[in-house]
Amino acid sequence: MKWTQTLIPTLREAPADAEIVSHKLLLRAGLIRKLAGGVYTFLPLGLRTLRKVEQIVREEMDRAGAVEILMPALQPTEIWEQSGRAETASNVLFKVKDSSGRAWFLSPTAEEVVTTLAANEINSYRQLPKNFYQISLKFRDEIRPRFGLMRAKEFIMKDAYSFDTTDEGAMASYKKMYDAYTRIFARCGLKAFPVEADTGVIGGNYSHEFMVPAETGENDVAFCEDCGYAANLEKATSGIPKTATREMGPAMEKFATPGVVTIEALSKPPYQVPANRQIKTLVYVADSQPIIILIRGDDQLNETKLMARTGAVAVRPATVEEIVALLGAKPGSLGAAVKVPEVVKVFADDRLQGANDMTTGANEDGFHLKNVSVERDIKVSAWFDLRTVSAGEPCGKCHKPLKIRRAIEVGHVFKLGTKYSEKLNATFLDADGSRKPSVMGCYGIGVTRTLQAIIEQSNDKDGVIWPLSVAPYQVCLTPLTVAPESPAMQLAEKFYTELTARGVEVILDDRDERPGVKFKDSELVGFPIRIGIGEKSLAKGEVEIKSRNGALQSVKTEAAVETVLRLVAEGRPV
RNA sequence: CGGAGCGUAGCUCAGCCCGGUAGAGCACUUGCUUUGGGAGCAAGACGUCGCAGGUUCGAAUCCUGUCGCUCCGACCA
Repeated sequence: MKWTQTLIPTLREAPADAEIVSHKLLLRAGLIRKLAGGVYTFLPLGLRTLRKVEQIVREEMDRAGAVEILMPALQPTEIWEQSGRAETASNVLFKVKDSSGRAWFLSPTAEEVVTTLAANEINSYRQLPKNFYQISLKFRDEIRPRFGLMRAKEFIMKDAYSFDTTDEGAMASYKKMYDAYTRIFARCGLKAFPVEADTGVIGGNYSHEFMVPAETGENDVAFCEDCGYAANLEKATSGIPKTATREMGPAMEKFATPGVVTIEALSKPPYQVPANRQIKTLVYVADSQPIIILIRGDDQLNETKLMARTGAVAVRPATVEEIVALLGAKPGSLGAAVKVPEVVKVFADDRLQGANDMTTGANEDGFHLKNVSVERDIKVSAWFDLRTVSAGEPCGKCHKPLKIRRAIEVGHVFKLGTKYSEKLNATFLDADGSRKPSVMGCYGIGVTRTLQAIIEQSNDKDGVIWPLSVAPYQVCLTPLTVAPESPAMQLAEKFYTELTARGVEVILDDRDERPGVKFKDSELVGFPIRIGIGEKSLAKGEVEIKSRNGALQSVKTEAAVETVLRLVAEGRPV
């Protein structure tokens, strides 16, 4: 490809609406352009890298035994009603109507469609296991698209769905995908690692996310460098000890705390109740039902855990009005020891199990209770792990301190079980003649997000540093004069022909620009290998070979093609 | 949906407070010079100042509304 033939609109300055480095570079390197918020056009170079990532995904999925299909982006709403997700996933569904008024959803994922397919086409255990995947445009009505391709209204996703006869089979399918993901991200030159994850609205009971460490990520991951434990903070647990049991008084005691409405205020004089001897009482509304949550004063509630443990589809903090109506006091004086309506469930964090000599609100503005024993004085409906892990807490497995860092989620594997196959009748006849629902798994990779994560992880002050495997072109030929009869251009043409014939992807910068401009652009775009051909080195019978992330070397012109071939074959230029 | 900010040339931004002929740098076109790391000089082209109302003799500037964009939060398969 010749530079002047394609379109590579590089920008010296980043557009003002780009915030993070990968988003700026996507725009500056001329890979994408924004049409609207969260909606982008892929320009020639951006599309080439996208196709390369897709191809790596495709090869590894095929290798893992999955088969490619293509499902519609337009999905009838009925199957979503049937699975129950029309309601639970409502806030992210793109809803459209055709001219006759019929409602459709634009596909954000395809569990319903693929399960319907399986229901119709798979009847026997002899047809299983199967794993169907597709690489396609997905739509999500993001309330706040941001960071370019990271969180967009439409994006390319690879989604795969496995169907097995047994739980063991489903685990094996899961493991195959897990291993395939590890290979895919490695081949993309990405340092991605798996972490235990919450399953969210998609359901299921076992899940890992593949994370790329990055300060600009939208997830927090807790991990232990010693034993390798790693989990999304939404899911992470630690080995932090429960609250110590102490000597205490025989009964609860009410005391006045005028104006004290925070844990911190109660921990100061004259009260001096340490946060870890206080019970934090929160009122939430879970699927329209008010619930009370108890966690220790120095802990933070994890709403994802709350949803997972209670099975609620939507939870939100109750309003002050709702709280006063329920408990008769405002936030700051709440507790679960007295005046709690019978019907209201009280969920307590495990860390409070056995806790006594605690202080909590009296459900009366300006009063607290002390000498509270959770066991003796509070009617707890259920105990759950509800707290958010903090950095430095002991690892639950090996007791070394946990660390927390930000990361970008690029892939997610779920073991679904029979949730969808039961609702959408994807059953098969087993060897013993009984009819059973398929045991499913689903596996996603955000392809466009992965592309941006590669840039986020691999760049410097000059621009993108593409791994060879996903670079839009492997080699950039840079003749410093471009007149057709000039020796530099003639040699460039010769290299172009030879390298292309040997299967190397080459772009020839035939622009009549000053050398500085061409060097800067090739570094901004991030081609792994550049061959500089100018009068000075030609006079010595040499050309310059520069790898994007390494040193410049002068080589004899005769040796140039072989040198480049060797660099490409090594996969990672010097 | 709450909070904050921004919409002026292809890009980055000034001008707005204090109303009076719409600007700079980069990019683009032409010419000359230059030619191994984002060149110099000269000439040129490019704007319904997001949109709609209002106030005013006069609005990029003041007022109201509206749309879009960005950030924080909520949300996130």
